[in-house]
Amino acid sequence: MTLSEELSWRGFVNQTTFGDIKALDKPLTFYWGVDPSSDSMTIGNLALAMMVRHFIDHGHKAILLVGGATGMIGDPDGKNEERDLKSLEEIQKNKDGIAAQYRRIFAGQDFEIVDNYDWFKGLGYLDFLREVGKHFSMTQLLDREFVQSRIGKDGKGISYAEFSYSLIQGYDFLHLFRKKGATLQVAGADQWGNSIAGVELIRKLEGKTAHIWTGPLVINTSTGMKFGKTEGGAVWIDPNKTSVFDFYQFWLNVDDAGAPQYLKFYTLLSQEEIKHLEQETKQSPKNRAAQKKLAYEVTKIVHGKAQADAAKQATEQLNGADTAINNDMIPILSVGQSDELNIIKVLVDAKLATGQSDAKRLVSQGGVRFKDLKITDQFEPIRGEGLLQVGKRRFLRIQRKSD
RNA sequence: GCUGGGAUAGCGAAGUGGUCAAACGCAUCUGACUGUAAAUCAGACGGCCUUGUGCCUUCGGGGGUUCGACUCCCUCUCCCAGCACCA
Repeated sequence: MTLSEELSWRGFVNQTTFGDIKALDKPLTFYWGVDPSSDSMTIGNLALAMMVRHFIDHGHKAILLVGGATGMIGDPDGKNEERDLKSLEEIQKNKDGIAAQYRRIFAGQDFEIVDNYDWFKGLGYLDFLREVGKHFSMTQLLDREFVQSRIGKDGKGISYAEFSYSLIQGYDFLHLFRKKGATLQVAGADQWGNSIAGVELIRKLEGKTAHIWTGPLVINTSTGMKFGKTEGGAVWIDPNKTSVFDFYQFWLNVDDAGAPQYLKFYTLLSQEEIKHLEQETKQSPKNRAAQKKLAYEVTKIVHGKAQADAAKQATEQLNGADTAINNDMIPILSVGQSDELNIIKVLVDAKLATGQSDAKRLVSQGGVRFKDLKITDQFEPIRGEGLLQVGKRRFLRIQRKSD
């Protein structure tokens, strides 16, 4: 199957400068970047990463960019107000985090990591204005949709720095075109405007045609909202921000309607396999075949097979009312043999509640269970060991030390 | 720089001297129903405890008036609009 066919059936086609997407079927050099606004990608970035994987698998040369320079400014697109600048230390930490995740997700594949700070740090302001700024029309820059929404009566304002963001990104493309022969930028749907700036620069300065390929914004099909938001905020790739178990659970809980599409985006399963899972889910939805496969596959890609197996096992054991979980997917609280525990304190310490008020609220609303028994009295001490459950899917194992 | 408008909980948005921890909507959490789904319904949603017509901290920052301020006055910061400046 060619790349254009692969991207088509998986639904990765959004907007592109290619007249005919078959142009993708002969290998070229492309780049994709993640903004270091955090030290981890979210599953929003992951969808694009999976798209990039298909490019690499079909023989395209990948340049993966960490936006050290762009991160210093902050992408204003899609934001409704000016953002605080990040410290250099924070950007460095974020860059390191993103680069590490590139290496993990694309392990075994051929790619090169670059940082746009490397070519911006030596570039003077005047040089930049002369070489890049001169080629941008103020009218066009002002006409951009997000600029219009930020200025004017109901806008929250925009600084010159953020306003200029797309010039920086545009220059990235020019630079990578010149130095690395990149003729294609792959990006998320929201990056079209920023990306096109690069295409124009290349046309004006080099007289060459470069291209853009944007992937779709993944939405939750049942709510129409951006996909990947959950109780704790975003779903992160970093297991310290979203535990492997929570990550697995997130996928396990996606809605039926969206599951087939998520399989196409987030796994490397074949068209036949996905079609089969879709059928199975339609026939007996309660088996959640698509969700189970999805959860396992995505967890495997992001966290490795061992972790995926462990998350799957823990989930099965929980479901079978077997509290003797024998892996470390569920956090453990180890206490003395005869300690009497205060449930409120346990919930707060284990971060299962945001504070004491929240913990008490959970108990009074019947959201806390110990060994399958609802805890109704916040003062009742906890004795013995077993599984503590908060809400539907948050758990803590309480164990006694044998002293 | 001048004139006018604005800043309220995660977001949006009421409130214009006391009944305000602050309406309402969204988001979120819990429960019920289910299939660990969706939809629906119910409750919660600043913090703390001795759970009470309880205490503490909040309505951009600081100060003041008042028995009492989210509400009035002064001042600072930031945003928006128009004007001026750049021309």
